[in-house]
Amino acid sequence: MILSDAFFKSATIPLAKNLLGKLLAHRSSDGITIGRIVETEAYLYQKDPACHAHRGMTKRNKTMFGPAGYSYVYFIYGMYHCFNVVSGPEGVGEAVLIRALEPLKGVSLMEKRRKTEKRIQLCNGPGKLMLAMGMGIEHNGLNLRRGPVKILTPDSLEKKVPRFEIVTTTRIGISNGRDLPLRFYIKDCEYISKPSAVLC
DNA sequence: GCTGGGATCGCCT
DNA sequence: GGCGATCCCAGCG
Repeated sequence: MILSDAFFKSATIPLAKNLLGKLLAHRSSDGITIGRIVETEAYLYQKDPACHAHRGMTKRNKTMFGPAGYSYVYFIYGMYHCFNVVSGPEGVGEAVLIRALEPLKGVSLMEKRRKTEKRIQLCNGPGKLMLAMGMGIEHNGLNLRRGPVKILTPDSLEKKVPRFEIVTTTRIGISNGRDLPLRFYIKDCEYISKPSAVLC
């Protein structure tokens, strides 16, 4: 059900892979929405110029330097938010960006929030999933074991959890660090944001 | 104090 | 495939 402290304390790259297949759940006043995590990216402290924490702690990125298992949400391009799971030891700024979800529960609420009924397009991008889940900057710095935003094991919803293979590629939408193999997604999953990227 | 750019998206051609 | 929307922050002066 709820993931252990140790799960979040693993190194960032294994955590990015282990988050695939897990559930992201949000309980809001409008209702509960849950999606399966199908695409992630790792952002590392060292040798990763694309990481927000690369140049040290600032007001914006300070939750990245907190303990693992908390959320790091930031505002981007003047209109969207992105959701990360803080990883690594306290004092080290690393995180896993959640890039896409497969909608599982509260789909009609997601459709209402996204103003579309195309299921594949509800959560297939970091900005889209924030809108569909009804999350924003107010969900920065939350403990993901306690809610209202939680990460759960898939057996919370399904008895039979499908096995899957993981595909590794370069990350989307960055210039510095573009060649690093730090994006991971579930093979053959139709809910990922973009299939194209350099396979690794 | 200003300025440039950004882990995006949807609509346009 | 290209572009505009739209705003916070980091970096520089």
